[in-house]
Amino acid sequence: MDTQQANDALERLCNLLRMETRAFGLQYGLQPVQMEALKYLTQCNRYSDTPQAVGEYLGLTKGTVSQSLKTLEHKGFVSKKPDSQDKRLIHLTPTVKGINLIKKAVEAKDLGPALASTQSITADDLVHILHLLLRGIQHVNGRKAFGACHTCRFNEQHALGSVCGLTHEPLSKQDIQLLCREHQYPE
Amino acid sequence: MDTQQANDALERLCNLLRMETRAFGLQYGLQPVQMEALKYLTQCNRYSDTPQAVGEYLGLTKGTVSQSLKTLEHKGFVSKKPDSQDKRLIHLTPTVKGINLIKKAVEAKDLGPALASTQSITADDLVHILHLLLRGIQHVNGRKAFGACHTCRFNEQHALGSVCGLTHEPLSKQDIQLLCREHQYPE
DNA sequence: ATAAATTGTATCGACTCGATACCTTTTAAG
DNA sequence: CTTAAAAGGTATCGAGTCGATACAATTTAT
Repeated sequence: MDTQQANDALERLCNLLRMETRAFGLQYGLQPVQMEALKYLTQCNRYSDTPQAVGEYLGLTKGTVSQSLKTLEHKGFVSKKPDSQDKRLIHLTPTVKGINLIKKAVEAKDLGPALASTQSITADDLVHILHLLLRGIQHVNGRKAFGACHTCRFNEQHALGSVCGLTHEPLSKQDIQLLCREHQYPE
Repeated sequence: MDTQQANDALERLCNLLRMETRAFGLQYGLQPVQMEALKYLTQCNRYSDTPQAVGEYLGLTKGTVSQSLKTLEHKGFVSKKPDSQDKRLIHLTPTVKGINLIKKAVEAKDLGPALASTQSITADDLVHILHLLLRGIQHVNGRKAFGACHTCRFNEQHALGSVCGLTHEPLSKQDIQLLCREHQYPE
């Protein structure tokens, strides 16, 4: 079947994106992994901004991630704050410097021009198909989805707004757009 | 616009694929880069099986690639052969062991199950869209396309079969399915 | 109250990667 | 035809990644 062609194209796409990420990060002395960790930290919610969660997101062990985070902190892209309840936890917050860097990176990698030159395919089409594929792959390989709360089966719609069914905490409109390590799609 | 959502989804997809590649390669003591280089060598044509071409494909310098190829050779996945005309060139050929490994890897990463669970999208749809996107990206960032000869503007259809307009050599039916470092899409 | 699990860090060894230098061979220039 | 420049490969160095292991601190389960 043609699933192999699809896989080949996807791999090539990944190689190209990784080249761009590497080239961009090199200008600021950051490795691809560090760029990806920083990007994640700008997108995740308050339950998912720990070293452990970063490791799960990137598929790396906590020990490995710990080092990359140390250099990210040392270079001033991320700051660490201990959790008020659980003294084992460390919350990672991108600094202004870190947020600006990711903004630049996102602009530099904008797919707009590439999509414009294809004409027949819109960004919405692509997003729809990629999300389907993403969900399919995660369903098959059993890894955590890291989706946003508004697509999570634990997200409950109450009169006053959204509430997380796991923590029973209210979620703001911004919250439900963020990635969560406990995310699960509905059945 | 939603091009950013598309980019995010694509990045997540890349992270997941890289995790799988890493986990698979780990079983055989191979790094992700080595897996990718070996995969490429099973797909490229006789003009594109050199260390330099591997470097261009993966976006790495020749010095970097040289080391990865050395370990691939040392572990028996690749064999080196000097070129008969140009004494500077080295041709890289995957061994039987190497070919079998890539076969296993391709089977392990088959998108079939993931696509089956999505229902509404077929492999053909996906291939079509990914190829459009691939071409768009390569057009924008100016990197080499590494497409197959049958989509190349240098490929000429003669009475007896295909001929490469650059080398003026005849190309078999197998040849025109392989990736070439000189590939260029038609205007 | 004690054991087990969880979170994060530190260290070690193998490997990646860019940069630089170097060698050989081919090609271009004169 | 000679010489300079360009191209392909390799070797080496330093910074960084990554898995594995060990360890400390805290939380949870028993």
